[in-house]
Amino acid sequence: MRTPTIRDVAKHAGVGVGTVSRVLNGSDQVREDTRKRVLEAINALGFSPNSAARQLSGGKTFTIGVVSPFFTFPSFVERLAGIQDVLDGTDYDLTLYSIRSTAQLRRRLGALMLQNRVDGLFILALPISEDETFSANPALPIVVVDDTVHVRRYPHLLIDNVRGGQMATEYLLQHGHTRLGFLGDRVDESFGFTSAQDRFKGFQNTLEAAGLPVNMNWCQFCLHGEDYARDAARDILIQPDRPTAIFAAIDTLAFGVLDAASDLGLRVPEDLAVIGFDDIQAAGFAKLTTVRQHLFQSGQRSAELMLDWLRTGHVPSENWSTVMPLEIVERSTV
Amino acid sequence: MRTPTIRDVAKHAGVGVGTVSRVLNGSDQVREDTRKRVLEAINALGFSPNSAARQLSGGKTFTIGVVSPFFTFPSFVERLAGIQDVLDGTDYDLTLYSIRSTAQLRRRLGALMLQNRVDGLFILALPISEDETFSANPALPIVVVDDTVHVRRYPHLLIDNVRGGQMATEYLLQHGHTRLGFLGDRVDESFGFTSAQDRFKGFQNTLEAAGLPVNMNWCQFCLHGEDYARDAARDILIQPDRPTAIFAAIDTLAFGVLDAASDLGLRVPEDLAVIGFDDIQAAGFAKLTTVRQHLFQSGQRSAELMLDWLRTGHVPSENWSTVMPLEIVERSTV
DNA sequence: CTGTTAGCGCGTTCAA
DNA sequence: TTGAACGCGCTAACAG
Repeated sequence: MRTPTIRDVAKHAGVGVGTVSRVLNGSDQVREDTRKRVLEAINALGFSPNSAARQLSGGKTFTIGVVSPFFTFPSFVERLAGIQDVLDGTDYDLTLYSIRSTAQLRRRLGALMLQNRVDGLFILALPISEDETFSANPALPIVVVDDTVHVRRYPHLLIDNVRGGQMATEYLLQHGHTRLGFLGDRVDESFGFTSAQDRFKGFQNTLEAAGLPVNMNWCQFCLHGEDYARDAARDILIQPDRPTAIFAAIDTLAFGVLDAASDLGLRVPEDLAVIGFDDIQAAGFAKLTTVRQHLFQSGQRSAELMLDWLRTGHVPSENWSTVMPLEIVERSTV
Repeated sequence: MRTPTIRDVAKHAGVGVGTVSRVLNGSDQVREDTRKRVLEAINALGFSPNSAARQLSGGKTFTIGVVSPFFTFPSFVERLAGIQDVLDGTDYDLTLYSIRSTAQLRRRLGALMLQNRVDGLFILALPISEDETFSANPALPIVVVDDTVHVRRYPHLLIDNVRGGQMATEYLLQHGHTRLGFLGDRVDESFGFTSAQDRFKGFQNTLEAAGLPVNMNWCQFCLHGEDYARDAARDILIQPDRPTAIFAAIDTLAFGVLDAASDLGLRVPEDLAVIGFDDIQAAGFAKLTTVRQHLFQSGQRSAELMLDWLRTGHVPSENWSTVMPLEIVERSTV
């Protein structure tokens, strides 16, 4: 037996399909007893409106997409959780689009903009060409999180990476360190991430402001991953003339630094201080001192922006460009 | 200007809509030059088929849902990544349904079974009533991962938790420990997780087989979360008569044990050995010795089962019930 | 090989 | 207040 359609319900209730539709969509233009009769028919038949048909005639899909690289990176997951958290209370489904290359990004976006698969899109930390997306479909709501390129047309949330780099560096200086190293990531360049670069800039600025030299032998940019970080950190630390503190631009890299320190028999923080960036959950496990960015909250905020846009039908003017706060979390590696 | 439809393309190319549909769907029943003409029209107009319409007429949604609790838990994320990894090469989208309570689970599944929003469903570690789902829609492909209830109607992947508990315990015994503690989780009971219980069973069995007593003062079941685990572990460890090793049934709990040990000035593994379960990525960071279950791979395998089902149209008979392997990962906490 | 036509299930007129 | 009819954009079946 086929799954029942609105027509079956209408027949069963002895009314027209229009009436059933009205009941379904909560119109008040239906007499109470008619409504009841329809509701009963719906129940009796176990009817549930077909989503595709609804989409087709209504023009809405009730799904929102998240376009994100490396969605398994803790920082992305935590943001995703924030998004999910607020969408959970709505009718919107969340669909994941994982991106591995800029070519894939372009293809994906191109298709998504036109196919009407989603009512809106979150774009996480990816270099979109907003002119392209906008001209492809100016009506599609997009919220950009952690923009790697400067975005003008879409509301977006971001952090001040340079400032974050400063904070970490200043914290190290305050703790008496003057010999500072840096470890950043060099993700598959194509994505053009600049966050590590910016944090490094903050690092440099602060040292210079303090009249300290930036020793490039103590600075490395490695591939993303704990093992790479461990090797890179090792290279820094085996030098006879080594730094007493390292700022790792990402928590996962900081773990690599901790590994290397342990490999070399260096005590943390006595022999080597380490500060990370992000404050992912694992940072708590490892008692890593780090710069916290509020990942979960940024997910929530961006979802609220999206819902606003979807509800009102026009892009939110408030919080157009939100800079999320940063703060030092003191644990035991500095 | 409206987004172009298949009809516009047909007109532009001077052919019928049927022909356009055929080239869209890669039928070989089209002369080469006609195909080329259509393709050109498609390009010229920037046409892309509307997904809802395609769903409605074709009866397929090209999206697969993942129904999962706590999707931010590392173990779920890693499995999800495995699923995503194989789906990425296909036309299927992945939609996330996060579940917080059994009531929500029932509602969600009820709707999902009927609304035709998805072509298939992964159900992760959730106690479904397969009679209900099956009678609601016997045709919907479902793959169950980590079933908490015994599943008969659907293909499923699981691990042998009792065996895993044995392995961990034996490993501890082999390393000379005879005073063993246990820490498991007691998740919001409603979900009826039994994995910690089963691992505990393995723990008990092994001790008994070795002629060792199970000291219940050394065994605790706490809420899920590092902080709870830390407190629980502390309670175990402050006893004058404390165990020399603890088996934590989940890696995240093991981190709590490590915290507690560190709080109490106990050296690991000299004063206290700790072994976890899962081998999530953070376990590497923390150098936690643990029982590895292949989370990513189990995601991949389940996705392959799903695709098989979707492609052939009938439930896969091979690997109907797959027991994933377990292994000890030796690091430095035992 | 290709054009035409009939649904797919629902929302939305437009009359009644 | 309600029923009937049309259209959303596409696929599939059927002629030609």
